Amino acid sequence: MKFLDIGEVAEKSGIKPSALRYYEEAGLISSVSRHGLRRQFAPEVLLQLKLIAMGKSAGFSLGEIGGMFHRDGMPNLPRAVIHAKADEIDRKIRELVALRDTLRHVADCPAPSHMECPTFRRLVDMAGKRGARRGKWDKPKRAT
Amino acid sequence: MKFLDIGEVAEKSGIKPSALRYYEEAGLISSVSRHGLRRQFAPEVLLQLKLIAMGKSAGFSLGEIGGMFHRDGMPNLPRAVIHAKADEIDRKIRELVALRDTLRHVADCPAPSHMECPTFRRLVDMAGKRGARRGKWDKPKRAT
DNA sequence: CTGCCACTTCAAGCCGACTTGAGGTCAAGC
DNA sequence: GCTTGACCTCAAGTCGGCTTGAAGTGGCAG
Repeated sequence: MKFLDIGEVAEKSGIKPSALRYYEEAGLISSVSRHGLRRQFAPEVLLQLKLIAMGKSAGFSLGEIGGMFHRDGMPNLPRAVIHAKADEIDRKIRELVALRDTLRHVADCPAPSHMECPTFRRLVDMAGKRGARRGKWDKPKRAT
Repeated sequence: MKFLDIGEVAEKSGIKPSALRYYEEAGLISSVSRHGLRRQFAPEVLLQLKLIAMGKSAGFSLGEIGGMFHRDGMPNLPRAVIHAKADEIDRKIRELVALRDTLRHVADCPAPSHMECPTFRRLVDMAGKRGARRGKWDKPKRAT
């Protein structure tokens, strides 16, 4: 079986060796063995690193990402917890959509004061529903 | 006109006064005047803070957020730049969707090794198109 | 006029996420 | 068998994003 040296992983993933060691120490990834001193990584680690990059870009901390995908790449967490994470991401998606639409709106709407523009306010309000912890606002849809 | 004390802004926004001062220093918000020493904020600042919170949650740095919404809450940037930001957010949304679907998949798919599951790999690949800033990793050197 | 107390500034401290540097190891090529 | 160089460890440094603490200010109630 062909394993990867940390340098190869770095090259293929775009993540520096120092960061990879840091991730390993943090329990996000793990090397499968050693060749002398050198860590050997299974090729799957590249997939895990992509997942980690996605989580980071989404604004999750390494701790949170570690909570989603355990060191072997897969969550051994209860399904309910995973679904809760997925729901959290759904909320972020809604925020991002609102943010994107807000940006596009202000780029195109020539109103002097956007703060008074109802379209603008509605956009900003969109993501606010349930944005705080434990919202009391009843959201009729929790589909998917 | 009714202005807000920093304490009121903190209470209504859920952001600590120290952070609000920090944001002001960073040019993300601005107080409209002083009452004695005390900063007075226009109520609009609450909307701006929501925007800032959205950006933060989306994984943008304060600097990037400042680049989207200038200190008066509105971008004075060229439309093209704003649209570029919106496109960047679109990319993040796609990543988040893939991440969410991946999580939901691994929560429900009882396969022993997800790394071999084609559904899983496809999901992970979805967002991967040009995810990193400096993408040196998409050189097809040698497969595994 | 006197306190009170929420505010102020400024400097230092803290945490997360790495990076950097010094000094050490070891397998492979000459 | 010696050199090379990619790896190793561990400690310290850096940067962003705040928080904390000390020392000061000033509007307002009593």
